[in-house]
Order: sequence, then C-alpha cells, then structure tokens
Amino acid sequence: MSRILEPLTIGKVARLAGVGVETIRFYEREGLIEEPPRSASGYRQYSKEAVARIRFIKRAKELGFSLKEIKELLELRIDPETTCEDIRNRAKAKIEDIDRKIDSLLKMKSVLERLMATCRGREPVSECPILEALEDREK
Amino acid sequence: MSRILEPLTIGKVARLAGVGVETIRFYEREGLIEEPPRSASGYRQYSKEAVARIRFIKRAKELGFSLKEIKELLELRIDPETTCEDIRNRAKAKIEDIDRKIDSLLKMKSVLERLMATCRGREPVSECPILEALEDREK
DNA sequence: CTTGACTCTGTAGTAAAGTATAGGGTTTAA
DNA sequence: TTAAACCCTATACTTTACTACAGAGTCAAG
Repeated sequence: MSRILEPLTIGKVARLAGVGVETIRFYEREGLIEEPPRSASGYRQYSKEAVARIRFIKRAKELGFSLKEIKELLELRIDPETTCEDIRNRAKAKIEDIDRKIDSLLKMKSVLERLMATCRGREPVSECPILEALEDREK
Repeated sequence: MSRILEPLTIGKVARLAGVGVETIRFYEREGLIEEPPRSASGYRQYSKEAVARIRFIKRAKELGFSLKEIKELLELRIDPETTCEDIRNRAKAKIEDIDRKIDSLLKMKSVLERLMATCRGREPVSECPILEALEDREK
C-alpha cells in the first residue's frame, strides 16, 4: 500500500531495469534521467518511475535510437516552457521516423518469410537464393 | 546497356551508398562484404550489388542491428553447406526479433499520436503529460 | 561491533563502429 | 606532362555508450 514511501536504491533500480549501476549514473550525467533526491548519507533515492524510464531507454536503444534521440523523445514531456505546437511538431517528426523504421522492418520480414516458404526440406542452401531482394529496393 | 562491363571504384560505391570509402574497407575487413576483384593496379572493382549490400547494412544499423547481427542476416544466403532446415530456423528467429521491434515501435507511435491529439493549440506543455505511458508496459 | 554487501565521487579503460592520416602509387583531364 | 583527384596499405585516432577501478563512507545481519 505505502510503497511510495520506500525509495529504491540505485542497485535495486539497476536490477529491476536490467542494467548496471554504473549505467544509471552514466545516464544521469548525460541528462537522460534527472538527479534523484538523496538520503542523509548521500544515497540516491529512486521511485518506480525511474525504473520505467530506464527500461524505456534500454528498449529504444535496441530500436536504433541513439541516446541523443532518446533524450529528445523523453523531453517531449518534461520541458516546462515549450508550447504544445512545438511539441506537436517534434512528435510528428518522430512519428515519421518511426514509420520509416517500421516500413523497413516489414520489408525485411516479408523477405525472410518468403525465404522460409521457399526453402523447404533439407536441400542445400544454394537452392534458396531469395534473399537477393533483401538487399534491393530500399527506397 | 553494357553496364556490367564497367566496374565501380570504391569511391563511386561509397557515393552511391552514402558512406565513406574507409567504411567500405572496414566492412570488407569485418567480413560483411566480400573482397572484390582487383584491377591490374590493385584497385577494387565493384558491381552494383555491392551498393545494394552496403545500403542494406546502413539501413539495418539504423534499425538497431549490430554489425554482427547484420552479418548473420546476410549469411542467410551465401553459406554453401548449410541445410535449408538450418536456414529456416535462423530466419524464424530473426523474424521473431523483427516482430518484437515492430511491436515496440508501434507502441511508441501510438503514444506519440495520442500526445499529438491531446496537445492542441498553444498551451504550455504541462497540460500534455500523456507520455507517461511511453515509459510503461514494455513487454 | 564487525564484516560483507552496499553506496559515493572521480577517473580510467573498453568495445563497437567508424574516421583520419601518412606515405605511396594511379588515372585523367587540361 | 603535370596536377588534381583518385586509389592502395597500415596504423592511429575518435565517438558513443558503457564498464571498471580506487579509495572512502554506510548499512544491516549475526
């Protein structure tokens, strides 16, 4: 019930988010997560939101976003003096970027599916040269 | 008509693929593209397929694949002594990975779309805190 | 009340993926 | 026929994103 009252140490956050302790301090230095409050002895005290934020950073990296781009994504909400119009423009650009990524992934997927469909049994691979397509028609 | 007879130099390939000359030599050393034939004076001679291959590498990187993973994707066709069964298994794993990426991107996209929809006019941003969702429900 | 597992700051080292430079040969267009 | 613009190898440097100490303080279990 009262889990907000029990702040997480950096080690617990690291375990929950699946990263190392040093990585969290690194993200803090880089401005990807804000400096958390400290205990009397100087220990960082995190809330559960920090875990979600770090997991998001981790996943976004796996999707090909750089830390710089991820910071921009995260800043699509904290900025205190940006207009909604500005936010909308930035969000639109990100959506377009995401759409392009999805397109490329779908293309890769369909080529792999064709490969699987054509490549049956246990004949040698030279009989399955469908992947030519994967390397073509990119825009 | 006879464009196969005119091989491309490394500089032309680099320009066509949108990378630097050094990057191509680096990919060759890393085994991502095979060593091309050489001219009498030792110049590398590329075909247009090389351009497609390098473009594919470039795009796959932007989708969050490491060079090691990209190599695996490209090897889904050249190997001369793999069975189709093996290829099918490897392709299946790649498709699953791609599906997970697409899922995450769709999730990010829908959150950004909700942000744009909610955030109208020119009110300050604190009125648009929809992005909370972006940081959650990953899995 | 101590010992082992934390935490802190600060700095240094690493892996991946390029990018640049040195020192040399080649092609081509004026 | 020469100078700009290429290419070659080999090696060194850079950037991004961590990862690993060193040296010191803190906390919690037995």
